[in-house]
Amino acid sequence: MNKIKDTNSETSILTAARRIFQRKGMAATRMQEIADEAGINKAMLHYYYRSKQLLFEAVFKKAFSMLVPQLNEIMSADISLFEKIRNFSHNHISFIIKHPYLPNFIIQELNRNPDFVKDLINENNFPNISSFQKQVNNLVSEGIIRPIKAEQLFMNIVALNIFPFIAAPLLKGAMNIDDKAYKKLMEDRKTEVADFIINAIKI
Amino acid sequence: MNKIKDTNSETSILTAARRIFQRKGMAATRMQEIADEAGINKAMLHYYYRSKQLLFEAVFKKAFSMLVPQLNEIMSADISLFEKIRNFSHNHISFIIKHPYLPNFIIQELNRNPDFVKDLINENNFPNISSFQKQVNNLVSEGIIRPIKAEQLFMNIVALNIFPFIAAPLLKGAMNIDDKAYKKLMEDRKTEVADFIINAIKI
DNA sequence: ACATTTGTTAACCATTTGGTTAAACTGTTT
DNA sequence: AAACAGTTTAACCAAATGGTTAACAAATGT
Repeated sequence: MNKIKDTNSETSILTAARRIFQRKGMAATRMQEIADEAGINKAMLHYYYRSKQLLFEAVFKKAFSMLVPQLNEIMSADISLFEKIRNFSHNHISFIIKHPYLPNFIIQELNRNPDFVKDLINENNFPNISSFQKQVNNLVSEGIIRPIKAEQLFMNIVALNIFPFIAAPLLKGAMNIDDKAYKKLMEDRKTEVADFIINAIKI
Repeated sequence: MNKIKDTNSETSILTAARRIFQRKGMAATRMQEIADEAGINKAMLHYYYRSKQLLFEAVFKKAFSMLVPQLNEIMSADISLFEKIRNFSHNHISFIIKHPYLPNFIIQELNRNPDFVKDLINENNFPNISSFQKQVNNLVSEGIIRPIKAEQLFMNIVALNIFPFIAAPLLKGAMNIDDKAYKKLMEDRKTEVADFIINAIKI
């Protein structure tokens, strides 16, 4: 069978499911729509994934594991705080530009079902900010950056990077700009956000 | 009838619908559940609001008109930029603490149906940042704040204020803290956020 | 009092939807 | 070529769901 099955059903289902789930959310997604998107019979979805819930979880966990470890990696890296902030902003925004539905999808479904977080903490590599925390506390006590709680700084970094993608429709409306101009703003943010944060904490 | 009908069906439906819609979103909400929450017969929902879609729109527009004009008022006020930032952060966070489901609800449904924005722009008082824009540009050219595009600053202000509420489950998990500690963090943000922003732009 | 409008309910309906079944097809093994 | 296991499909099913109907109750006007 060497090559013939380049696109097997199982993965094409997962791809189709990802697209629909991420655009519409769990509740608004129809199994038939996923089947159509994958170009196969609806029964196949159940053959491979048993139920809508399990298919959804497969999609969600994959999405989660794409987004979060990145965050972890940079936050725990052995580099200066300012470098971390620059790296993270640049990498993360670049990544999300390629996967614009991801953050909203994750946040949305986590809000809908907060208990999901517990499962993810147990089995998956969940973000861990302890190394980041130490670093911030040290810099504060050394007087290199302004006094700030690591938690607040962490939230600020994540908020500034992710929120403009989640709230895109609202922000586009409020600023009265089109998609192209908005994309340009996002490009600029790859460096703007880091500058903003560093200015805010640098003494 | 003077007082007897203190809680009439029409408004109790709207209240119940708001609670369920905001928690679960349009697609996951069942009309029966709204009826149960309101303590009345399901047919009444249709008697007063014709369809699920129209009931949803009634709820959505009311929610939107609670959140956005506030933003407008402060952004267009005749006060200094730093005051605006302090006022906005304080008022907005206080408000959202009382209505934690609101921002997520609005952003979610706007993502699901971006065309909705056009309707809102036409009929409702949509945020308008032109006054804010002028103010920022003046302060930049006068050398009082660092060079920054008004759009970027606007996004940053909104992001820092709103995001921690939208992403609460994720952030709680990442920082490994409970509800009480999280609430404390949010309280602190009423002033922290403004300080952070002002430090970032002050020369 | 009586008619009329407004509000409310239980029962019902058509459609949608997640899920199942049984048969057919495909490739592999013997 | 027959047996076999894995894959795919069309047809089907029961439950859920948004919405309707027709009868009934409560106000309201005359």
